[in-house]
Amino acid sequence: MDRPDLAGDVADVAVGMLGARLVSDVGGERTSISIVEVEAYGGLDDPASHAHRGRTKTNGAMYGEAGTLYVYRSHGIYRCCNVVAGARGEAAAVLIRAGRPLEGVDVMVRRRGRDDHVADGPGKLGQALGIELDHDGLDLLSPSSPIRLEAGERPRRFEATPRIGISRAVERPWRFAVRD
DNA sequence: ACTAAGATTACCT
DNA sequence: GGTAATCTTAGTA
Repeated sequence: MDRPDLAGDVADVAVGMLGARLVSDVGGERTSISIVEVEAYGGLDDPASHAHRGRTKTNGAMYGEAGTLYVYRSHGIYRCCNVVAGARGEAAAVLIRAGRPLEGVDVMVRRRGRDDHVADGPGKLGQALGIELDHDGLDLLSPSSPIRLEAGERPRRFEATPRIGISRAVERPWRFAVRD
Protein backbone atom coordinates (compact mmCIF):
# COMPACT_ATOMS: atom_id res chain seq x y z
CA MET A 1 0.00 0.00 0.00
CA ASP A 2 1.07 3.60 -0.50
CA ARG A 3 1.18 6.42 2.00
CA PRO A 4 -1.69 8.35 0.32
CA ASP A 5 -3.93 5.28 0.72
CA LEU A 6 -3.64 5.72 4.47
CA ALA A 7 -3.74 9.50 4.82
CA GLY A 8 -7.47 10.06 4.26
CA ASP A 9 -10.55 9.70 6.45
CA VAL A 10 -9.93 6.91 8.94
CA ALA A 11 -13.17 5.04 8.15
CA ASP A 12 -12.34 5.07 4.43
CA VAL A 13 -8.80 3.91 5.17
CA ALA A 14 -10.18 1.06 7.29
CA VAL A 15 -12.38 -0.17 4.42
CA GLY A 16 -9.44 0.10 2.03
CA MET A 17 -7.33 -2.13 4.26
CA LEU A 18 -9.70 -5.08 3.95
CA GLY A 19 -7.99 -7.66 1.78
CA ALA A 20 -4.51 -6.15 2.25
CA ARG A 21 -1.72 -8.35 3.58
CA LEU A 22 0.17 -7.95 6.84
CA VAL A 23 3.61 -9.53 6.49
CA SER A 24 5.96 -10.28 9.41
CA ASP A 25 9.58 -11.42 9.35
CA VAL A 26 9.93 -11.30 13.13
CA GLY A 27 12.50 -13.80 14.39
CA GLY A 28 13.62 -14.49 10.83
CA GLU A 29 10.45 -16.45 10.15
CA ARG A 30 8.03 -15.31 7.46
CA THR A 31 4.38 -15.15 8.41
CA SER A 32 1.56 -13.26 6.71
CA ILE A 33 -2.21 -12.88 6.85
CA SER A 34 -4.92 -11.39 4.70
CA ILE A 35 -6.85 -8.74 6.65
CA VAL A 36 -10.52 -9.69 7.03
CA GLU A 37 -11.70 -7.53 9.93
CA VAL A 38 -10.75 -3.99 11.04
CA GLU A 39 -12.03 -1.17 13.21
CA ALA A 40 -11.52 2.57 12.77
CA TYR A 41 -10.53 4.77 15.71
CA GLY A 42 -10.41 8.54 15.55
CA GLY A 43 -8.26 10.92 17.55
CA LEU A 44 -9.35 13.42 20.16
CA ASP A 45 -12.93 13.47 18.87
CA ASP A 46 -13.49 9.73 19.33
CA PRO A 47 -14.33 8.83 22.97
CA ALA A 48 -13.48 5.17 22.32
CA SER A 49 -9.98 5.93 21.01
CA HIS A 50 -6.82 5.57 23.07
CA ALA A 51 -5.90 9.06 21.86
CA HIS A 52 -9.09 10.64 23.19
CA ARG A 53 -7.47 11.85 26.40
CA GLY A 54 -4.33 13.08 24.72
CA ARG A 55 -0.84 11.73 24.38
CA THR A 56 0.31 9.22 26.99
CA LYS A 57 3.46 7.19 27.53
CA THR A 58 2.15 4.30 25.48
CA ASN A 59 0.09 5.82 22.66
CA GLY A 60 2.75 8.10 21.18
CA ALA A 61 2.96 6.11 17.94
CA MET A 62 -0.61 7.16 17.11
CA TYR A 63 0.63 10.72 16.63
CA GLY A 64 3.08 9.67 13.93
CA GLU A 65 2.83 9.54 10.18
CA ALA A 66 0.18 7.47 8.38
CA GLY A 67 1.51 3.93 7.97
CA THR A 68 3.15 3.81 11.39
CA LEU A 69 2.56 0.66 13.46
CA TYR A 70 0.91 1.26 16.83
CA VAL A 71 1.16 -1.68 19.24
CA TYR A 72 -0.59 -1.63 22.61
CA ARG A 73 -0.89 -4.07 25.50
CA SER A 74 -4.39 -5.32 26.03
CA HIS A 75 -5.55 -6.44 29.47
CA GLY A 76 -1.95 -6.81 30.56
CA ILE A 77 -1.36 -9.86 28.39
CA TYR A 78 -1.98 -9.51 24.69
CA ARG A 79 -0.51 -7.30 21.97
CA CYS A 80 -2.82 -5.69 19.45
CA CYS A 81 -1.70 -3.88 16.32
CA ASN A 82 -3.00 -0.77 14.58
CA VAL A 83 -2.06 1.14 11.46
CA VAL A 84 -1.88 4.89 11.98
CA ALA A 85 -4.11 6.76 9.51
CA GLY A 86 -5.01 10.31 8.52
CA ALA A 87 -2.87 13.42 8.84
CA ARG A 88 0.20 13.46 11.06
CA GLY A 89 -0.86 14.39 14.59
CA GLU A 90 -4.49 13.45 14.01
CA ALA A 91 -3.88 10.33 16.11
CA ALA A 92 -6.35 8.20 14.17
CA ALA A 93 -5.65 4.52 13.65
CA VAL A 94 -7.13 1.32 12.26
CA LEU A 95 -7.17 -1.71 14.55
CA ILE A 96 -6.50 -4.98 12.73
CA ARG A 97 -8.92 -7.39 14.41
CA ALA A 98 -8.65 -10.58 12.37
CA GLY A 99 -6.84 -12.13 9.42
CA ARG A 100 -6.80 -15.25 7.27
CA PRO A 101 -3.45 -17.07 7.50
CA LEU A 102 -1.41 -17.07 4.29
CA GLU A 103 2.32 -17.81 4.73
CA GLY A 104 4.04 -19.48 7.69
CA VAL A 105 0.96 -21.22 9.02
CA ASP A 106 3.13 -23.74 10.87
CA VAL A 107 5.00 -20.93 12.62
CA MET A 108 1.76 -19.24 13.66
CA VAL A 109 0.30 -22.49 14.94
CA ARG A 110 3.45 -22.99 17.03
CA ARG A 111 3.28 -19.45 18.47
CA ARG A 112 -0.41 -19.82 19.25
CA GLY A 113 -0.06 -23.29 20.74
CA ARG A 114 -3.08 -24.57 18.81
CA ASP A 115 -4.06 -25.17 15.21
CA ASP A 116 -7.45 -23.49 15.25
CA HIS A 117 -8.41 -19.85 15.90
CA VAL A 118 -4.94 -18.86 14.72
CA ALA A 119 -5.62 -15.18 13.92
CA ASP A 120 -9.35 -14.58 14.39
CA GLY A 121 -9.04 -11.89 17.05
CA PRO A 122 -6.82 -8.87 17.76
CA GLY A 123 -4.79 -10.53 20.52
CA LYS A 124 -4.52 -13.80 18.62
CA LEU A 125 -3.40 -12.02 15.46
CA GLY A 126 -0.66 -10.16 17.33
CA GLN A 127 0.56 -13.40 18.87
CA ALA A 128 0.48 -15.31 15.57
CA LEU A 129 2.61 -12.69 13.82
CA GLY A 130 5.05 -12.44 16.73
CA ILE A 131 4.34 -8.75 17.30
CA GLU A 132 5.81 -7.25 20.48
CA LEU A 133 5.75 -3.83 22.12
CA ASP A 134 9.26 -3.30 20.71
CA HIS A 135 7.71 -3.04 17.26
CA ASP A 136 5.64 -0.02 18.27
CA GLY A 137 6.45 2.89 15.94
CA LEU A 138 7.76 0.86 12.99
CA ASP A 139 7.06 2.13 9.47
CA LEU A 140 4.84 -0.48 7.83
CA LEU A 141 5.54 0.93 4.37
CA SER A 142 9.33 0.66 4.58
CA PRO A 143 10.80 -2.35 2.68
CA SER A 144 13.40 -2.75 5.44
CA SER A 145 10.82 -3.03 8.22
CA PRO A 146 10.29 -6.52 9.73
CA ILE A 147 6.54 -5.89 9.65
CA ARG A 148 4.93 -4.55 6.49
CA LEU A 149 1.56 -3.74 4.97
CA GLU A 150 1.16 -4.81 1.35
CA ALA A 151 -1.65 -4.35 -1.15
CA GLY A 152 -3.94 -7.31 -1.70
CA GLU A 153 -7.13 -8.21 -3.44
CA ARG A 154 -10.13 -6.07 -2.49
CA PRO A 155 -13.04 -8.11 -1.13
CA ARG A 156 -16.22 -8.14 -3.20
CA ARG A 157 -18.48 -7.53 -0.24
CA PHE A 158 -18.01 -6.33 3.33
CA GLU A 159 -20.26 -5.33 6.21
CA ALA A 160 -20.18 -2.36 8.59
CA THR A 161 -21.22 -2.91 12.23
CA PRO A 162 -20.70 -1.23 15.63
CA ARG A 163 -17.27 -1.68 17.19
CA ILE A 164 -16.66 -4.51 19.64
CA GLY A 165 -15.42 -4.45 23.22
CA ILE A 166 -15.91 -0.75 23.88
CA SER A 167 -18.41 1.12 26.05
CA ARG A 168 -18.26 4.61 24.54
CA ALA A 169 -19.36 5.87 21.12
CA VAL A 170 -20.80 2.42 20.43
CA GLU A 171 -23.19 3.92 17.87
CA ARG A 172 -20.49 4.51 15.25
CA PRO A 173 -20.57 1.64 12.69
CA TRP A 174 -16.79 1.61 12.37
CA ARG A 175 -16.13 -2.12 12.39
CA PHE A 176 -15.66 -3.52 8.90
CA ALA A 177 -15.48 -7.21 8.06
CA VAL A 178 -15.13 -9.16 4.84
CA ARG A 179 -18.27 -11.12 4.13
CA ASP A 180 -17.87 -14.66 2.91
C1' DA B 1 -1.01 5.27 47.55
C1' DC B 2 -5.26 2.74 46.27
C1' DT B 3 -8.79 1.27 43.20
C1' DA B 4 -11.30 0.48 39.03
C1' DA B 5 -11.62 -0.38 34.22
C1' DG B 6 -10.01 -1.73 29.70
C1' DA B 7 -9.94 -1.80 21.51
C1' DT B 8 -8.93 -9.82 25.11
C1' DT B 9 -8.59 -14.67 25.42
C1' DA B 10 -9.00 -19.37 27.24
C1' DC B 11 -10.97 -22.55 30.13
C1' DC B 12 -14.59 -23.91 33.31
C1' DT B 13 -19.55 -25.22 34.33
C1' DG C 1 -22.40 -17.59 30.56
C1' DG C 2 -18.84 -16.57 34.11
C1' DT C 3 -14.07 -15.71 35.43
C1' DA C 4 -9.03 -15.60 35.92
C1' DA C 5 -4.66 -13.84 34.07
C1' DT C 6 -2.01 -9.29 34.21
C1' DC C 7 -0.40 -4.24 33.45
C1' DT C 8 -1.15 0.63 32.30
C1' DT C 9 -3.83 4.74 32.86
C1' DA C 10 -6.95 7.75 35.26
C1' DG C 11 -9.49 9.17 39.10
C1' DT C 12 -9.75 9.74 43.99
C1' DA C 13 -7.59 10.59 48.77
